[in-house]
Parts: sequence; C-alpha cells; structure tokens
Amino acid sequence: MVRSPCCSGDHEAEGLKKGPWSAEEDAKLSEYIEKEGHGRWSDLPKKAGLNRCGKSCRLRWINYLRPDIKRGNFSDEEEAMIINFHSLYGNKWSKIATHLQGRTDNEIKNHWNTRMKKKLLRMGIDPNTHKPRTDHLNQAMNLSQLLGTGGGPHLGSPPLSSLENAIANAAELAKLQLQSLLVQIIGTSNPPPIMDHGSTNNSLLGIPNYDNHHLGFLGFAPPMQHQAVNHSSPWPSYGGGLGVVRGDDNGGLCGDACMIQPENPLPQLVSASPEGSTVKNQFESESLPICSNWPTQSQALTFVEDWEKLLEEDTSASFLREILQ
DNA sequence: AATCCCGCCAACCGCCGGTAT
DNA sequence: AATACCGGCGGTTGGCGGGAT
Repeated sequence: MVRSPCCSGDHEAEGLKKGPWSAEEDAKLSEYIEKEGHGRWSDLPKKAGLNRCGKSCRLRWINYLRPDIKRGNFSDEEEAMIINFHSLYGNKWSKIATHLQGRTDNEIKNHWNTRMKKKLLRMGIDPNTHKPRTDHLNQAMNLSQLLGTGGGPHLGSPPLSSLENAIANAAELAKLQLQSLLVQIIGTSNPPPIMDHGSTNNSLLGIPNYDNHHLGFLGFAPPMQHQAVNHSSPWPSYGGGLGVVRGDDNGGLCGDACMIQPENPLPQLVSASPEGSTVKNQFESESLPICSNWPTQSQALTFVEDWEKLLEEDTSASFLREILQ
C-alpha cells in the first residue's frame, strides 16, 4: 500500500499551513462546502483557496464545522450509549459515532480517553474489557489473608485498627458473597436467562450477560438472583447490572427474571471483542436484542463447561478456584 | 505574582482498505 | 495484476487554560 501524496511529505516544506485553523480559513471552508459540496478532498483546498492539505480540510469540516455537530458536555445517556457501544465495538470510534447523533468519532474518542476511562476505573471496571477489575478483589482478599482474617480475626494476632478491620471485613464479606454467588450460579436448576447463546468465550466468565447479571457484587451488593437492578448508578443504563438489556415486559419472554430498563433502548453489553458475537449481528441489523427464554440444558451445560475452562486457563481466576475448592 | 502541574481537545500522523487507472 | 491514489480510521501529540502550590 502506498502512502497518499497528501501525507507523504512535509506540509510546511510544501508551503501548506498546519496547526489551528483561523476564523478566516473556517469561513472559506464552510462557504465552499456549503456551496459546492466537498467533492474530492484532495482538490478542495485549491478550489476553496485554502493553503491546507485535503486531509486537514476534511478533518476540520467533519470534526468542527459541520452544521449538525452537537457541542457541549456528554449527557448521562450518551455516556451510557458510549459504554454500551464500546463494549460492542471496542475502539471503533467511527462506528460508535454513527449511533450518537451529532457526535464525532474524535470527540467520543477524546471523551472516552480523558474522562470515561477514569470513571470506569473508579467504579472498579476495566475500561478495556468492561469486566470487573478482579485485582481489587484480589487485593482485598490478599489483605484479608495478610491480616489473618481468612477465617475471621485470629486470637493472638496484633490488634487491628478500625480501618484495617473495616477493610478486612469488607474483604471477608466479598469473599462470602462471591462464594454464595458461585454456588447459586452453578448449583441452580433454574438459571436465569442467558442472553447470547451463540457466544461462549467473549465476556466475563465466558458468558455474556449471564455473568454481568450476577455481578451486582461489584459494589459488594448482596448477590441475589433475579434481583432488580440497582438504579443508584450515575449512569442510567449501566448501573447495577453491567449487562442490562431492554426486555419486553409484555412479551412474557423474560418475566421478572429479566432486568428491565424500559427507559433505556440500548443494546446489551457484550465483549469488547466483537468477533463471535451474535449480538453484533443483531445490532447491525438494527434490531434490538430481545430477551430470550430460559436456557436449555445444553446451554446450562455449556455454562458449566465454560466455568471449568476458565478455571483451568485463566490465571487471573485463581482466586475463584481457591474459593470453589 | 509566578511557576508548575494536569486535564482537555483540536489537530496531526501513519496506516489501511477500497477504487481507479 | 500491479500500481497509484483517495478517504477514512485510530493512536498520539502539543498547545491552551485553569487550578494548585
């Protein structure tokens, strides 16, 4: 693949201007495009009387001058959409941008990198994988062990400060809750709906949405099956259930077991790697995923197999293995 | 008041896939 | 089929502004 002439050389050596655009340049570009359309970007600068390369003009138009650009802060809803679509597409900013009216890929990318990544990290979510950051839990458990609280405070241990006690208790609580959660997941004869039956290796623990559904423990919330979503999150569609899916209340497909957020017409969360995801296809065909019925026995079996695979393969899951044993 | 630090964001860079020749 | 070119994309950078020291 050969390099475009536009990018092959030093623009300044060619006498082309770089850097911030002046108001005059903006006016020239806008006026020309509104009158003539952009046509071939490489021809545009000459025709419009601009001393810029075509790429620069294109970028300026698309990211700044276009009349339908929405400016200002991102709303909660937009942020939630970005998270959802990022979980679906990964860093495909242009794809994400097509779903957010008036927002450019550059803007979304910037927003993600400067703010949303940090927000997610603060919430204990890995922004790359959209999975809970297990390092936090590991740290808590390690601390718990260090403090000798694996089975509760030991006699003879040095007295703990109230902070240490709080941390140790939280770690212990988390551990117990996780144990309870795992038992529920594996032992249940009535597992909750699995949204994406076609994918087994994408999301946390290999089961998209199933996992997310159960990860209310992120905030160390009680692990209750079929529990309603925790709506206290600052992000409407993201709070409580990472894999929140719009359900069909009247369709009877989901019933109470489905976490329903009628106000949120967003697709379910899936892995950051779109490959192998049926949800991607569902979405690209512009149809919202619909909550399906209870999993079949083979699907439940797949789930258990995935668990086993995870425990065998994923070193990061060593603490889970420890708990299960 | 001066300096430093940090976050934000517009713009650039380099690569890629698609299309024309 | 090979080459040249273009548009588009994602990663990165550098300047600017505001807050902290």
